[in-house]
Order: sequence, then C-alpha cells, then structure tokens
Amino acid sequence: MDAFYASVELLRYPQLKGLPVVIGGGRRPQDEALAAAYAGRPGDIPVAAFALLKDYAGRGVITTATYAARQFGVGSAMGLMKAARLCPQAVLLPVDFAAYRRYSRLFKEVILSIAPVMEDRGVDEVYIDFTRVAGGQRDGGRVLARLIQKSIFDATGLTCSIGVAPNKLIAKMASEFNKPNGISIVQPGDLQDLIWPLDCRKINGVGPKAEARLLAHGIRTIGELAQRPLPWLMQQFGRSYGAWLHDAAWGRDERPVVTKSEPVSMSRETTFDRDLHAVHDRAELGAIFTDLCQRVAQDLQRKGYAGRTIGIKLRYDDFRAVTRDQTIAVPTHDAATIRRVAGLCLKRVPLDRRLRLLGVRVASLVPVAPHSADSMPPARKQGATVGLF
DNA sequence: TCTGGGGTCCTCATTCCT
DNA sequence: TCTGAGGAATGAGGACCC
Repeated sequence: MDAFYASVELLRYPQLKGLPVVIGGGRRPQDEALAAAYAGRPGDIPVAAFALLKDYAGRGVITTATYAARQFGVGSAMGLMKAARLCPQAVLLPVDFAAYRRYSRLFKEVILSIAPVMEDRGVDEVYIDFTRVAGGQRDGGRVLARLIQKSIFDATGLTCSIGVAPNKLIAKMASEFNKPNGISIVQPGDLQDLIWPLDCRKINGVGPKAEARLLAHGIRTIGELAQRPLPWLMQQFGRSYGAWLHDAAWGRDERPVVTKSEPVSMSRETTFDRDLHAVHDRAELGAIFTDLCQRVAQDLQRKGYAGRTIGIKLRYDDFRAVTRDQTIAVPTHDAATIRRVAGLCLKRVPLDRRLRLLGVRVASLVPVAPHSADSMPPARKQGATVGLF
C-alpha cells in the first residue's frame, strides 16, 4: 500500500444515544439560557429542560439525530415538522455552533499533535495522511487509529469513527462501516468484497440526482458501475463526470491530503419565519438585506479578505432559487459598497412572488490585512438605509 | 406542515477580444 | 470587410458536501 489516509468523524452527544434526540431548528433567544446550562459539558445535558419535538412550530431542519431517533425514520436535513409527526416524543436540542466550533478545534488539535498532515473537511471531519507518521503502518494503521481515537476521547469525551485505506475516497467509505466509534481498514485487495456491494450513493460525490440517473440505467451498486465501460460512462454522464465515476468504482483516487486552502467566497443568508413580499413587506426586507450585507462585511474584515464579485440569492415561495451577481473593479469588504452592488443585483430579478429566503455573497476573494475588533467600524444602525425594494 | 446555512466545484451560455 | 476560431472573463444555475 502506498499511503494511508483516514477520515475521522465526531459523533456528537454519544451519551444520549439511548434517547431519541434531534438537534436543529435554528437558535432562538430563549435557547440561550438553556445552552448556557450545558456549555462545555456535553456529558451533562439537562435533557428535561428542552422542548419535545411535538411542540415545535417553525421552518427548521434536523442537523443531526441520535441513533435511537433515526429508528423512527428521522434524520439529517429532514424538516422538523415532518420529524415531529414521525417521532413526537423526541427531545429537541437547539444547535450550538459556538460549542461545536470549540470541540472541533480541540479534536483537530489532538490529531495535529499526532499526525501533522491533516485536511480540514468541516466541523467534524478530517482526512489524515499518515504515510510519514512513525508507527503509522503497524497492523495496517490500526495501532495509530486507536491512538487517535483514545486521544480524542480523553480530550473531548467524544467518540469518532476512522477509516483507513489507500486513498481519501475509500477511507471515507471505510469510516462509515463501523459507526460509531469504529475502526475499519480497507486494503486494495478488498475492493471487490467490501466496496463493490455498496450502493453507488455511498460514493462521496454521488448525490440524489446522480443516483437516480444511475438507477435509470439499472446501476445500483458500485460493482455494477465498475462493469460499465469507460466510453459508455463518458457518453452518458459527460467526459469529466463519467471518467470520475469510472475511477471511483475502481477505487482510484489520486487526490492528496490538502493542508492549506484559501476561501473562495463568503456569504450570509436567511430564511424568513414567514414568506415576505417585496412590496407589502418592503421595510422588513430592506432591514434584513442591510443586515446580511453588514454581516458578510464583518466576516470578511474579521478573516482578512475582500472580494470583487458581489451577488444575491433569493428563494421564492415555490422554492425556485435565483442568483444574480456583479463584479466590480476593486475588491471590497465595505458594508455600504456591498449593499449598493447587491442592491443593483436585486433590481435584476423579478419580485412579483413572495420570498422565503434572501442571501448575500462575496466571491473572488483576495487576502487583506484583517481588522482587529477595536478597529472595526461600528455597525450601522439597522433601517438607516432601508428602501431598496 | 415539507425542504437551513455555509460552502466548493462544475457546466453551459454569453460577451469581448485577438 | 467578412468570417471564424479560440481564450478569458463573467454570469446563471445546479449538484453535492458537512
């Protein structure tokens, strides 16, 4: 084997695994006090203090759910109202991104102290190249994987699942084999026995659309995909995606573990409590719009970026989404400039239907010196520039 | 009573320029 | 002057991921 990679996933709130618990639904002011009760102590959540799913009314979705809750058919990305029908007795916890970031940093620090070549894949997932880690090859990588698991648990109280394989593609699939808190090792010779029986949907990069198209051709498993000739796949799915599917089915993936990356865009968006109309709810929409621009500007300034491409996204009440953007000559992170250009974009979309979502995005980023907290310009008063609609 | 928020990457069409 | 190829930049939309 040329290289070992592992993908690691945090399992949140493992101590609640016996109870049906879902996390999601956004964060309301009344959640703050509850969150304070368990901040920093994920093992000691006052479950009784939280709402039951059946009492929820709103537009949120589930961020994650315990295995006990999943038995009722609820899971990530499902609307909370639908989940409440399936499992009304489930406990609903509000999301707490500040806590997730804290634990995320902790768990990545632990890994970096053991294996320095790490790729960040979000709040609870990383790839690791431990080709050059001392002892990384012992027992096929199992010894090192165990050490990482134990170190993460000691530091955070959280469990994780680890997949070890010749490349990132297979390591990711392997990490799913043995959840939670498992270690799975897949060697090149295991492709036919362990990977080919899986549904194509298990490939990271095959989503619901690609799965449906594959099924339409009678292709369900990765093994069936592997049997299709490359030219046929390229004809059906395009040169690039077809070739990628073929490689994936044969377990080929040459992507390195990337330790550094620059952001491409930053955005803020919000779904309204109720659908808003550009004319009837003009003042409310204008205030939200201004606020989104200010928040993007603050994000850019805090992280030290400016961007040339400014855009908007909106979603109508029928769930159609449209985007518009415009590129300006000089990169900016100024809230008023973003507001002005985003306003021009807004003029280019039809506003005859009600809206459920509005977003503002800045792309084509370049690094600039970050603003320190005390040098940040004060946020402009909301409503001061209402009236673009 | 459906369907969040914050991202990346890809494709395709259009326009402008050489 | 006409036509066309090809590349870069831009803009819109969509698939996918955590």
